[in-house]
Amino acid sequence: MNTVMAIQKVADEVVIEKLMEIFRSVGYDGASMTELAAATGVKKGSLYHRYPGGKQAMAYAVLDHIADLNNSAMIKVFFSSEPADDRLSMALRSIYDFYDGGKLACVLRALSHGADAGLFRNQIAAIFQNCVNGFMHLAADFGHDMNTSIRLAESTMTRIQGSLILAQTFQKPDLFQATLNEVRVEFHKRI
Amino acid sequence: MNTVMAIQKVADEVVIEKLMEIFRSVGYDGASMTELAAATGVKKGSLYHRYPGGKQAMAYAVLDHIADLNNSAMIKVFFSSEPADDRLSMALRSIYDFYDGGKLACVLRALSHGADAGLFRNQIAAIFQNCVNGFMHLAADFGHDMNTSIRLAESTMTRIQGSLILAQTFQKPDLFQATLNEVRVEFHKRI
DNA sequence: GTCTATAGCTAGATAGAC
DNA sequence: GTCTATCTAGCTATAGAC
Repeated sequence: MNTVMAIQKVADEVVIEKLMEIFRSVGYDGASMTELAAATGVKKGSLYHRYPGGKQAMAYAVLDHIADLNNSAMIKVFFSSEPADDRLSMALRSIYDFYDGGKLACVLRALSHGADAGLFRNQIAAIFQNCVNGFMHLAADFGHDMNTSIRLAESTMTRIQGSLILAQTFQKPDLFQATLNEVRVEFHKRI
Repeated sequence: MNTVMAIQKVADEVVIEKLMEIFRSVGYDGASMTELAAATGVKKGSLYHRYPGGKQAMAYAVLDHIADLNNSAMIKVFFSSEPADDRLSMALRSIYDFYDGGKLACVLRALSHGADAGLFRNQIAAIFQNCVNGFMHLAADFGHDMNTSIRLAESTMTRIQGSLILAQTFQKPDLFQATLNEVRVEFHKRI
């Protein structure tokens, strides 16, 4: 081909990150194409070229991106040969960082409300499930029995999500950090 | 006065309940005036007569309504002379009912996202704080020391909110019920 | 692949008759 | 206090030049 394509000015990954940022802070319905275009630095028309499915496709892409990030993190928790305690620390650390210490809302939660929320539920559930599975295996590595591991994993996800809500409504990120510490303690409790 | 006012066709309380229902299921930005009018059975023009402040005013009214409900429930937890254990059961029971056993999302959470979310944060925080205070006093009545009571109260709210999220994304209301049970156990743990 | 311009529609909100 | 009719602004999405 000797056709010269116009250069992509903003990398796909950068666009995704910006889209995620907006969806996270104002939700799906709250995010307008105008705002998304402004935030990404990509004009509306170009955004539609990248995501022919429009806003929905952008949300899907963001969720795919998060699923990838999540998988990478979870693979470390699963298959690393490091001690279970170190892997727990890594997992909690990456969660801590992902939410900027409790200052950021959860994109998954932001996308789980709204008129078209049903469209994203399966993707969101899959990511949550992936996390639950990771924590479950980790709990087993800590020596907990299966039922305890399941309950502990679900409880961990429950507390993370819940504490993010409280941390943001009270504007006290500490509540998030405190919850992560409590989770840590729970894992170490003897059976 | 001999002026005859036109009759109010739908009671204010009924309207509030319907508004709450819509905000809860689709969020603030996701709720259109057309939808709100249809759900309440009150035409747009009439809705604006009742709430001159428009959609924002409706959200405020819903939050005020919830604050009232919450206060009534909390007063029972505070000032009733019944045993602490019975009051805990009452509190958990009313929470269970309010969320229809985990099948309903939390309106407060639904209103805490979106472009104008900041407008509602103080009202939402006040309601959450009211709950935390109630559970804190209750924990004290259970014999827990102050620090434990605070942590337990915050942890309770954290778990309730978090488990609602998981219950809805996984469409497993049981997770909510299970969490309420766990909370109950925590309160009974000896110091 | 970039962009501008605009179509087509629905949003929230208002005016005014009854 | 009810309603219908309507306004304007903003929305998502598209068309087509470069």
